[in-house]
Amino acid sequence: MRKSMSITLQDIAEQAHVSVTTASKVINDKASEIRISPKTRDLVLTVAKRVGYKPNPFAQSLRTKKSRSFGVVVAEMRNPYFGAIISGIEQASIARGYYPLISSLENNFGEEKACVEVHRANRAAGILFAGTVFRLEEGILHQLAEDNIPVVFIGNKVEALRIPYVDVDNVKGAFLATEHLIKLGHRRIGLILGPDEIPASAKRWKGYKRALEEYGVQYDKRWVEQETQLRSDPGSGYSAMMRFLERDPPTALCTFNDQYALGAIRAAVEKGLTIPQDLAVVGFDNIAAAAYYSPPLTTVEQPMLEMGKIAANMLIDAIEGTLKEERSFVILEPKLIIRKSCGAGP
Amino acid sequence: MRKSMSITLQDIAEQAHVSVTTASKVINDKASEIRISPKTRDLVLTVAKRVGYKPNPFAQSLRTKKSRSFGVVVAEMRNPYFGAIISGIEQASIARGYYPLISSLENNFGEEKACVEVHRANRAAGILFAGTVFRLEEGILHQLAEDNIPVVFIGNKVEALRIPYVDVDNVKGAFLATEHLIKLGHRRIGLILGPDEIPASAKRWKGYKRALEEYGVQYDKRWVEQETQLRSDPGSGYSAMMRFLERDPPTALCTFNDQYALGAIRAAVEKGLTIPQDLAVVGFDNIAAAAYYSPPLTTVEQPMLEMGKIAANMLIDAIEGTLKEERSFVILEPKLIIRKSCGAGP
DNA sequence: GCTAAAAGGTAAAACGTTTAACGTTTGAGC
DNA sequence: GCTCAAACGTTAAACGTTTTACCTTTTAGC
Repeated sequence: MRKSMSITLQDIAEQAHVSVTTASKVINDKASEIRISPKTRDLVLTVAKRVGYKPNPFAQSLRTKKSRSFGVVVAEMRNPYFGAIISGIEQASIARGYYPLISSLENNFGEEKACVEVHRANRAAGILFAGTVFRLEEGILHQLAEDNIPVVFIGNKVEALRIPYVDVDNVKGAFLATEHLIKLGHRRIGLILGPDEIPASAKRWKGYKRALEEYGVQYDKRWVEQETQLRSDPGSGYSAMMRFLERDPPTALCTFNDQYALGAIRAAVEKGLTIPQDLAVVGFDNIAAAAYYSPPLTTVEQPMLEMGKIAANMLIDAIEGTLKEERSFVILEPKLIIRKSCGAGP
Repeated sequence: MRKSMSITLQDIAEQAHVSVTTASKVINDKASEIRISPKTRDLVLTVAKRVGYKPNPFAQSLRTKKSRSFGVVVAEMRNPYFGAIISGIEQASIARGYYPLISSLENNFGEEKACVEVHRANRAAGILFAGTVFRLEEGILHQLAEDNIPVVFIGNKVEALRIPYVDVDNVKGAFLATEHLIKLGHRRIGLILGPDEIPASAKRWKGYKRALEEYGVQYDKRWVEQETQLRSDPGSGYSAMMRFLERDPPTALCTFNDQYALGAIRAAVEKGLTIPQDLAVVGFDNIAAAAYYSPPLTTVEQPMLEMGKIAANMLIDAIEGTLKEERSFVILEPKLIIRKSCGAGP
């Protein structure tokens, strides 16, 4: 008597009085060259349903040498930005019968290699990187390419190699934020950037400068503060803002993300400033909490869930060998969400 | 010529001039009944290292009928509370050679069944539930028990069944928060609870009542607001607080979690109240952002990373059949973190 | 020197699939 | 009535491990 053992093709075959091969063919519905009569087909399917057959993924993967899992390497799980992205990845991949193995660096950048090792040991069919920093670019990525393991980046295009990515238009996002502040009359607009290692920093800077230029506002490096720490929490925004406050503070501020904005606001309030009267603030990302900050945060929305879904679909396409070059580089539109923190919102 | 195919025991065996069996034995280091000479042992290990052997987990699982992955079902990925827990789970399980398959309900409670189905199809060796709600308790959990798939709960003990769990002491946490507010002189202390389906709600309520009683403060049901929506975002705190404000608002407030607190603070500020002068607020969880709220949030800390690690270790022990009854029910200590939002902090 | 057991190792089967190669039956064409 | 395909299936091997059962060579005991 089989006790809580799983049902196999063998069981189906016996009960339907056909061979295991036939059962396999029916289950996999090789519609192309099938050569199975409708009668046996139905029979097998009925039996399969009745006994609740679930293919054994280990046997499948062993035999076909194809894995249905892929790795996801993310910078920091606690960050709602990555949470939303992972959520998108998960939804899209489950829908296609894949499952993501998620590993987080927790900001120990440099651990990428170890993470990738784990994924490789688990026979991940591909790897998705979100918010990671590739100092070791050559090494790891090259090796993956060589071994035919596709890679997709989220929010972090690697310029050197032609690796598929999905990102938001960072230049435009920063442009929108800056433009908005300029239109509200600000001329002394601060910019708090993330560390250099994050490619988005340079792009946001570019968008900021472009807006100033377009509206004839003088660019001045002293209005730009950059965080050097890689971790992306409110503390970064806080300390950067403090540096501004010790000098000659701006009247408006673009921050690298909503968490930075929270920290920056905190610093400003501590020094007796009022938001938005003394300092208008714009964030980036539009995480769920942003609408409830005091005051509610004006911010540039990134479609994080969407990015996760697109990236997962791209990676799976790549794994299955159907990813087309022209669909490999996706840039999504950011959107300015106006709330009270800039002085203009409802 | 093998092109980017993985190294197998066969390869090692050939190069070391031993049989596959021997290679396998050495690699798995069956120290007990091994019967392999140190010489061959070293030889095999050397070869294995040289060729970079990585066992094929599919073959291993197929043969041993043991899976090294387990499912994690979480209520909401975007929530930093769950993010931290997942992070803990991941660290602990990677360390023990297991990998978690994470799936999120995104607050579609009732989807538990579908999630569990996916995990079962992937042959998860166990399942970890965090923040999920078991209306369907009987069905799913029973089935899992029957099929010998261990389950562990995080932050959500199911009273009916003796299922291992790890949780923070919710009664004590709420007690600490309430006590703190009482000691600061408050008598009209509001309580915003999560929905009934979340067991923590009832426990926090109990701790709140216990503190009032102990300090001789009259308990009054009108100071208790409960959210009915399951999603746990700032909006819940916001609307609950609004209901207080339309009546006769309390002078102090205990909230269900830090996100609720953010929403509640927003609502109060919108109505012209100042925190903490007009309303002292205490949160729960101590997520990273809480220290940067305006004002910084006094809150009850939960050791989320720790909870994730402990739960993962418990589940893995259960999978391996070594989980002892006396280590199956873990309650961790909460800790009051005093900041400015209650009027007492630094 | 003989036997028994220990030591060191191997062959082969099994796990549940997929797939290449091969049978058998049926029916059509003439 | 024969031949040839097509139609419908099947057999058996393979994927990379682990494990059971077995085999050979030492070594120990006397």
